[in-house]
Amino acid sequence: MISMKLPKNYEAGEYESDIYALWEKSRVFVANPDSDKEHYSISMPPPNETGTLSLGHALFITLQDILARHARQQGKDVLWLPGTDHAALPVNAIIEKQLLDEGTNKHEVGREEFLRRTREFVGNSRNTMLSQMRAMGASADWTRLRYTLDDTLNRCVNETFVKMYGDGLIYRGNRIVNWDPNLETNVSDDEVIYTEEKGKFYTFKYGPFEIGTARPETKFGDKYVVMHPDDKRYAEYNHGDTFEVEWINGPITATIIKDEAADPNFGTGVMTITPWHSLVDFEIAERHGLDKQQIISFHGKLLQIAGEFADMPIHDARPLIVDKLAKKGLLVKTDDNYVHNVAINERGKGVIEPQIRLQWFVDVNKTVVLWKGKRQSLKEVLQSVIRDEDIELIPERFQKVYFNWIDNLRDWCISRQIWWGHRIPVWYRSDTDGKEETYVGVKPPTDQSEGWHEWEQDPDTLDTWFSSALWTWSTLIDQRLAEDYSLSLEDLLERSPDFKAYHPTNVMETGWDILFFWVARMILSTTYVTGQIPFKDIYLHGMVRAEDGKKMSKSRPESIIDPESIISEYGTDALRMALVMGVSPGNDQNWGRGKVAANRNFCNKLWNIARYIESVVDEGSRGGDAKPTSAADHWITNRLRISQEKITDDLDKYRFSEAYARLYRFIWDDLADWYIETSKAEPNSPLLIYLLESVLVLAHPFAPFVTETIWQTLAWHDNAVLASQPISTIINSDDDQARNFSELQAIVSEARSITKSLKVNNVKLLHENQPFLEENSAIIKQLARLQAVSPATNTDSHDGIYLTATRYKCWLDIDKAKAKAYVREIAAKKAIQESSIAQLESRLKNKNYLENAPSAVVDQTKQQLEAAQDLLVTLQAEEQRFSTS
RNA sequence: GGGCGAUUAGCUCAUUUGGCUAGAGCGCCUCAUUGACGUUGAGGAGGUGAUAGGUUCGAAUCCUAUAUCGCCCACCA
Repeated sequence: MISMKLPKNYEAGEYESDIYALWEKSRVFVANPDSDKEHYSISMPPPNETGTLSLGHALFITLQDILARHARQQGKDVLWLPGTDHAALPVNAIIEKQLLDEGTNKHEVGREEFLRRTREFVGNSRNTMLSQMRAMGASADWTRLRYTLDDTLNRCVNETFVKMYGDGLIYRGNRIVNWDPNLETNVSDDEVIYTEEKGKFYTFKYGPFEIGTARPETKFGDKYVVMHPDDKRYAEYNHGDTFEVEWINGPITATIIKDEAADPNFGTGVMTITPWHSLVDFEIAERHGLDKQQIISFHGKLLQIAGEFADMPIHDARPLIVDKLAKKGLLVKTDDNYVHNVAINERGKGVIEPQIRLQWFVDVNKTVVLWKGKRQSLKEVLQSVIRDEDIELIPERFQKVYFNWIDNLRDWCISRQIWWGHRIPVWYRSDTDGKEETYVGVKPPTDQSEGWHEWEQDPDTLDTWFSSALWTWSTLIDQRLAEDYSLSLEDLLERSPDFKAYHPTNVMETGWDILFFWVARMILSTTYVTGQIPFKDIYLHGMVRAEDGKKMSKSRPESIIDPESIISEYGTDALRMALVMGVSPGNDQNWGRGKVAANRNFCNKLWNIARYIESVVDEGSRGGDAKPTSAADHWITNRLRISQEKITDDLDKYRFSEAYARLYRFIWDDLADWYIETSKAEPNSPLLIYLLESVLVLAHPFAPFVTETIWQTLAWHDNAVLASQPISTIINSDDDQARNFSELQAIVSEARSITKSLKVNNVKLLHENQPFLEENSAIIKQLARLQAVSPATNTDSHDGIYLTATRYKCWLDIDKAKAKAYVREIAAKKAIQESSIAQLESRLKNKNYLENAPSAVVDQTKQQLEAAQDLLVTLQAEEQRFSTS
């Protein structure tokens, strides 16, 4: 025995950071676009720089890392490009909160100071997150780390904006937007969430009508009363009729509007409209060319039109206004149990107040995009790439969700009134007469004309998703080339080696929750700018939820599981495998610590397999020719081949959980519990070494740290890291020999089962001079923990319990009195066989079955029947033997 | 209101385009050994696949309804 280099238990924490440093030093994660190998690339979804990694991040890092490491093992040149996201809105919210806590605000500190603080904050977050990604074992190419706000990306953003503007895809207009008065910005439709709230619903008298509202504070300027054109109750009123009405602050002139947007079945069927603060009302006003008046300021307070209520926050004003109307005798009734949805900004949680603002939009319906030789709208391109299967979506059912989203897609509002982000590349100036000019360009305008004021850049920034939409290709542009503004965007793409080698990327692996925010928008921008799809496959994983099925949320700190605490307690590999075990595309998983311990144990199992093999193989066997000789050798070699093929196939199809389950069973059941136990009788050293190395490679994508630690500790290959090893070459095995081992397994299992149930030990297995059993007697004896396996002699009893699972005639030498207890089990087995025979027979009697089922299935049934009948005969004989004796 | 998903062992979940006796981890019961591993080994119990119909030679899988839970989209003044 050689000296043990591996300690008894695997203590992950002692090795992980050294192992990661080793990988980085070896540069195995660095991609090489000049390589002759097949290129394989994944863009890492850049996590928001808002703090620390969550279990959700841990999941995507694990899945992508498995894909990346597996691709390397298949001999591909792999680029897994990492990055982080500046996360405009969430970061803004955090900084504004910080300022508020300090008793100041962004206007007081100014844009420069605000941005300085923000940079400091995201810088700290970024460092934390990058080190956490490394701790997860991410085999990303850190030499190509990108950031959504870096200079190259900024140029790409500007180029894209200018190109779209030139094509008329970007326009500026007054539209209703979702205004957040707290953050003083608008947010996109997708960022608005609705929560149900119980409130009051008021009915007021409005001239001859009764109108309902939940928001009396918006009603000051309401001078249009709308009803459905077909509503018979109001047939006497004509579109355009005017009348005088006594209202909140005195009499006003109202106008009748007939519009189909009014629902005759809701309330009285009559409503007044507030076009400035409601999308539906805005659309009605647009259709009929009506006036629009702002009632509520951008800070959420009432304007001068509210008279005595001006400057009041809307919440304070509401009851007072109702009070006033009631005193005027205009309040008809109040419903206290009115349930309605309140719009909230998902980031920052401010209540949304629809407002009309001058904003920048992307037109999704204009047919100017050249795609596959045809002019199409952005919307049509989005639809066609999925419909035509240019991009495969996994799981497929998300196609429906995707198409449904696109069908309802409106123009994308891309401007934000926050400071942290890519500034809109538009400049304005006016001359002394008040004439205005607009400049849209990649770089600021430099000309300074007489009589004009200086150019001023649009104060707004772009929606974060506008920049992250460019992620797959902007990150592949050569950063030095990008500094050269004499090159066009097309030139940059054409001359960037990474773009040529790695785009389109192979797969976008991300959560289903950002399918619309991000994935769809990457498709939109990438097809438009580069003429390529951004990725060939989309794999959507589910959310990691708390064990009770609820979201892990900051409001319930006890629900949050921090990956770091799991790593320090159980090790990274255990965490990774716990995340993969049982995961399926698009489905959320409820996640508890229970799974982690099991996988920590699995790491330890692997560790001890290595420890054992190291202890038995002799020095000389290294580099020896691994060849199967025994039945067990052939069987395990055969199992390895099958496992390796299936795992590769599973991973190619993104069946992570299946691949892992297969690996787990192969290592624990086949290798450890059967093969190694068997090999204790007579170890085949070169084969053991081959098996260990193959298994380390196979397990490496799932458990990179423990496998590499073993590899390095054994140090069988100087200067080589496991992370760069290709998948093992298969050695040939003999199928008949492999089947022989299955026969041995059956004998061992049954012998174990019988001795166990009869609580006997030190039993002999006797046989009628069977050479096969004689050859393998040592193995059978050891595995089944028998006293001996030997041919029966004349003096031996033939009354023991015969094994029924094997074709070899053999029996356990157990005395009659004890053996009798086994009759019940035989009877039970017999009953099972009888019923299955009946079932199989009736199936085979069925003409339809014989005609319709594939012949392979029918043959299988016939074989099953035969086997069951054979077994039944044996069992009957056994039963007979016991009953007559 | 429109759509999507889930419902499988006590718990958490798989089951790869319909076909062997529906599997795994944890938990549970019994036993073993401590010479790779107690973070172990062996044996075992436990499922009418939510319910009711249908299609099919054959259904957890496809279809239709129902129930419960979850999610997405739209949003009504």
